[in-house]
Amino acid sequence: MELSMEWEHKTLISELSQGKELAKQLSNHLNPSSSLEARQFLVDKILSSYEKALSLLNWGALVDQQPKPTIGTVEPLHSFANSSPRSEVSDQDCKEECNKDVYKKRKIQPRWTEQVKVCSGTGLEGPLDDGYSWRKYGQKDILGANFPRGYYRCTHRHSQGCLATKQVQRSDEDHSIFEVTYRGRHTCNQASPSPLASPSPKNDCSKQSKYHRKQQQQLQLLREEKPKPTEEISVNFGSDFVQVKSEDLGSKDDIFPPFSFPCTSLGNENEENNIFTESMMENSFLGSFSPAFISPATSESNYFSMSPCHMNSFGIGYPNVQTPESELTSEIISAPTSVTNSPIGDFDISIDNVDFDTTFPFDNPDFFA
DNA sequence: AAGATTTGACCGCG
DNA sequence: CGCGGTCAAATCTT
Repeated sequence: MELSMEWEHKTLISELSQGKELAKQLSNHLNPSSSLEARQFLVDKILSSYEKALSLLNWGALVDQQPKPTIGTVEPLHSFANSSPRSEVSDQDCKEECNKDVYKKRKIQPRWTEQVKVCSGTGLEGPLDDGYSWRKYGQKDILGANFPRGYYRCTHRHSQGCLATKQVQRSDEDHSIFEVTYRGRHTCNQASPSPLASPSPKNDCSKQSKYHRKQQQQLQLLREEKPKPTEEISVNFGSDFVQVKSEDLGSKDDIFPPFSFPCTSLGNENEENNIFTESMMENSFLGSFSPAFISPATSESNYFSMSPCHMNSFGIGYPNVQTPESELTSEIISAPTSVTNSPIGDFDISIDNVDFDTTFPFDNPDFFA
């Protein structure tokens, strides 16, 4: 708790300092020769920093408030002091109080589900990588479900107070579908280097064998536990694309619009290369980015088709806000497998939620491809 | 040794 | 009281 406060304080200072620094940079870009892109980027970064700082300051007070229903605003959803129902608290009274807060908070935290369908020719399927590093903290058999549900929280929960969690459960109906429920948004700065800076996505896709092994193990667990389905899950579609069915648990207006990414790197490399790669989207950039794709126009069933290489990031996205009490309307979003749907158009909408590095390679063709 | 996962136990909500 | 969510000790992995 004290550590959390300390971290909060440091983060606050860091964000404010960053804002100041960025403002300086922006002033240097006020000359006509500077690109609009660069200026816009700096503005967004500054806004992001200040919003983050403000949210830190408001954290405690805002626990009972509804999330703000706008894209691109930082939601003050978490309180470090209450990061866990039971741990990190020694005093019993405080324990109980904190527990209540936790549940309150749990209610107001944004929550959204994605149904991730993995159709891999390799037999390796899984929605387990979305670009953030998760740490499993539990697994539970769910009543009526054939497969256990895995509980994950952000690896940086303790180090950075990031309270994002997710639940992963294999669908009963279609075993190739994983329902991933995200809760809370990432407030952490992912420590790992941004893959976006990498010159070639191929590298990103191919250097993840270790990671994939790990993921495979996790999948194995989710898939094996309840042996009821004797049918093998290996839905082998012989293709490398992945469909993502997205479900927004909250506002019906906030549906992921169709979009797709190309994957230029998968090819027929060995099977370990054929599932999600962390590196592609490791940075929180695209993670927070995906909500930007939200299109109010999309209300019917849709499918995302995206390459395994890119789809990791998909889940991290932060769907515009939703009230916790709102009904879940499962809406499936679809998109043709075309690679022409560039997200760039919506880019600026959510950028202020993003923690990407100022060195983000805007000129990297791989990113906007 | 540090970090991640597993898994039985615990707890609050409905 | 059952269920879902979380904790935390034990265990495994790197």
